[in-house]
Amino acid sequence: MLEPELDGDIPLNTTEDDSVRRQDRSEVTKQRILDASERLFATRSFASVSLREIAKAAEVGVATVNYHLGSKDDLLKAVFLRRAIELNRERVALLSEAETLAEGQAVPLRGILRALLLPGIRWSFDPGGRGLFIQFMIRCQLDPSSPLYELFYRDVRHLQRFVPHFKQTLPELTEADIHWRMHFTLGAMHYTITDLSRLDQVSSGLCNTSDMEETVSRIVNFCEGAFRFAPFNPPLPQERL
Amino acid sequence: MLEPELDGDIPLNTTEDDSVRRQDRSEVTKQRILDASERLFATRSFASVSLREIAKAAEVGVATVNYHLGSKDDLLKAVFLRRAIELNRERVALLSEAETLAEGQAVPLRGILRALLLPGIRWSFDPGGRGLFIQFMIRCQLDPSSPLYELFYRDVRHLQRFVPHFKQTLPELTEADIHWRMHFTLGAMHYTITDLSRLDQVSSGLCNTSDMEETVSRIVNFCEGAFRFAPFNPPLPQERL
DNA sequence: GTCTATAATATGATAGAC
DNA sequence: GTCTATCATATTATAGAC
Repeated sequence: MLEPELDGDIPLNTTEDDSVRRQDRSEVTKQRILDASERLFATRSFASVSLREIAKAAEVGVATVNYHLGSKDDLLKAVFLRRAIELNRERVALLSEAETLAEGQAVPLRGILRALLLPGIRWSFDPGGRGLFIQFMIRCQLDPSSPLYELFYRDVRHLQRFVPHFKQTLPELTEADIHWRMHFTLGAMHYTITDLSRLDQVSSGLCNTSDMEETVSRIVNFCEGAFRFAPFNPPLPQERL
Repeated sequence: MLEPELDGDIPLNTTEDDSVRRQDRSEVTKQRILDASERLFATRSFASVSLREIAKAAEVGVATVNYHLGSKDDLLKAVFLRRAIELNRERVALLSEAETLAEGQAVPLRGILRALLLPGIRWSFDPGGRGLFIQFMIRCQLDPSSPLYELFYRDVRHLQRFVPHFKQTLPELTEADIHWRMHFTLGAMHYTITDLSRLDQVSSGLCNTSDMEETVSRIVNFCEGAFRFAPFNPPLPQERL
């Protein structure tokens, strides 16, 4: 994906050297600012969150934010880059795992779908930073006024890794069929991540939206049915129902 | 839905009375401001669009915006209310039409899905105001910093009208099943409206995303397959693929 | 009704003390 | 490294001329 050097976690040094301890404290402050930003950007648009709010939430002065992260745009990019790679890595790792399990055979449809859908849904249930991040990420993806918008448009390659697997398992589908169905699948996922509470309301609490495993299996089931059994295009000409 | 008095079109008076003509001109200015706002809010977040930009785009002074629409929040609500009811009315009208055609029998699944999905998709293909509006609407729905956010959460009743029809056509589904599947269906629709150009990019132009009829039949097919043939929950315990 | 001018406030960014 | 104070700018909203 982008900037793969942002790969691991924060290097927390444990030696007794004073300057290093100061570095640690500095790093901790920086992470606290990133945490606060992530929290605020998770539920509000980029432009509507001010640096002053972020500073207040992180319990630092405004200048400290600029000191560690530079401009507001740079701050947003830092929030993004801190976790961005991990998600796609999870997807691809799940896909590879399913490949291995298939032992040369075609990967079962549910395995492909799970690799595509599980990481995002799982993250969205994380009460910590990953849950905030995934919301933040989807929000940015839909907000062209965020400085990240163009970055997302370059992040398509890892999705293309899924296409041959769908093709192998469902050889009767054209590549266009697969892309359309993947598109709708991702839509269902995004909506689930950002608007699951809406389902609570519409269904008057009938749906158990607090259970991650059920949510995943619901969406995988839905998309499995669609991928496997959707009628083909074109349907009756001049459709009228 | 909300504020059903905002139902019809602009009353364009045609008498020769001077004061009325002035009213017309005033109304035209107001609509031009609303058009410009709609255009800007369609692609950018609420907070990131300034009144000055709107005034410039509408070719009026800043004060004129305030004169006609009041505060920025009120302006946004006006943009919303100008077209909000129409969409749900279209959905419900399509559903009623399908009911009539069914002559007392259960409405065919495709008819229900089309009523749910067609209006939004059709609007999104409208090069005029409706196309901008539907993008604006979905953007607001995902942006809790917009003053409209809470309004959307009250707009659930018209969706509930669809539930009994699904139940009648697919009696083996529980109500929870139906709500989950409707949720994923709406997600696919939202994503299609806001991010169809992404599909272009991911598929390297393989999918014909410029054809409205094909798009509708693609999504209806997808959701028909899902509604009709999705495996039931719960699946294998401790699913492992 | 529409403009220009301006008030009141908020913002991103930085300078300088410690 | 972190703070307070401040700069330059942009914003919403309004007052007042025409």
